[in-house]
Amino acid sequence: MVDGAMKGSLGGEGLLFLTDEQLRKGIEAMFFAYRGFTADPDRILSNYSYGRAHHRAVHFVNRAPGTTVNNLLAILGVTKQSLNRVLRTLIEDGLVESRVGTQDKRERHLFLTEKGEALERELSDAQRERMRAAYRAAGPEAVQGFRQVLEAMMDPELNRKFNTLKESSS
Amino acid sequence: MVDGAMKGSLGGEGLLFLTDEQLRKGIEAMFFAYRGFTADPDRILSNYSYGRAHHRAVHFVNRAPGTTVNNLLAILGVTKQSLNRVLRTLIEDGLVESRVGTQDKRERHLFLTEKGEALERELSDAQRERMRAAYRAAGPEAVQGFRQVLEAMMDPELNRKFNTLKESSS
DNA sequence: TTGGAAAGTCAACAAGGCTGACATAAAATT
DNA sequence: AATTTTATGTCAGCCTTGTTGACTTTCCAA
Repeated sequence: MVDGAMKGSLGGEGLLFLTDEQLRKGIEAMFFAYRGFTADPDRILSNYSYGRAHHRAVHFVNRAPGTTVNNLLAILGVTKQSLNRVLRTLIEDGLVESRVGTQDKRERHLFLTEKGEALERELSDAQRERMRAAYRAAGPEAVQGFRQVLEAMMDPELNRKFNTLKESSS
Repeated sequence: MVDGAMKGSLGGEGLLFLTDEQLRKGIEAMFFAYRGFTADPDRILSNYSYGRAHHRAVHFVNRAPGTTVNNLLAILGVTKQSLNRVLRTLIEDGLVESRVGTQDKRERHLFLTEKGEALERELSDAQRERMRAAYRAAGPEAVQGFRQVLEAMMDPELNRKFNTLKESSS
């Protein structure tokens, strides 16, 4: 490969020419950045002997209060057995409340208790602060590009769920 | 917070003003995108009954051929027991070769065999394709911003290791 | 009223993290 | 030369978080 000089230019058809080297850097940046992204929450969670799975559950329950278990399963992309284990400990510990549905009594609607909200706040404060710092360091134009690439990288199906969530909570 | 209209503008001191809502979207985009990012390799790996841990090892051995176990440990951020388990299977299966160091005979230098390179290619082809598609969808300016935010999001220590790696392989 | 969806539970298992303890060889230091 | 430190590997055991499969209970809807 003798294309070291090509630095992501626009081709005739509007196609991006990217070297394998540039793509590899993007891939590694994603790997390392994800570690940074989860580092603060992981540290906090270990104080409560919870893990990332608890964080995710707490995050999305806070995000969409009253959501059903099935909704949560679809968003998190795990089995109900896996989610149930996490959800059970959160309910036992009084962070999440599970209310039987009024219209459909088979459904359980999930809510954070005050204690749950407190943990959610602690976690999201840390994570937002990290994100804010990264945004600040990279500048406003970079933020746009960051979001655009991430959204293009999602599975189409996930992107759909993501957008549904965006709408339903606005 | 009543700042729904503020869409990431530049303040007086060159500070970015970002709403919690905007930051939350970035956080969720990161979560969903990472799933997309690992989806293709995960699928491929399951055909060989390997996991992400094997992928990471193969990636960085390919990236820096002849690297030592200790180097790899520092980059991957896991315990030697954890890495060793993965490395042992890769060596047994003939994907990785471990050579005793010439200068320091305590060290083991790691290389991919042809078989190892074949798997690495299969994995990185898929991942590069996904990355390329995301870049293409987002456009050339977005690519810059994407990388800038990711690099700012890494732990400083990880960033250092990342850059060291960048230099040593160029 | 009966089929099927939603939810939960139990059991068993695997990957991939972790800690702690210990062994060996070789380099570095005293 | 003796001692300590470093690099690596290995055994044992534990935890979290994912998986599959089987089964039950509840209850909506055709």
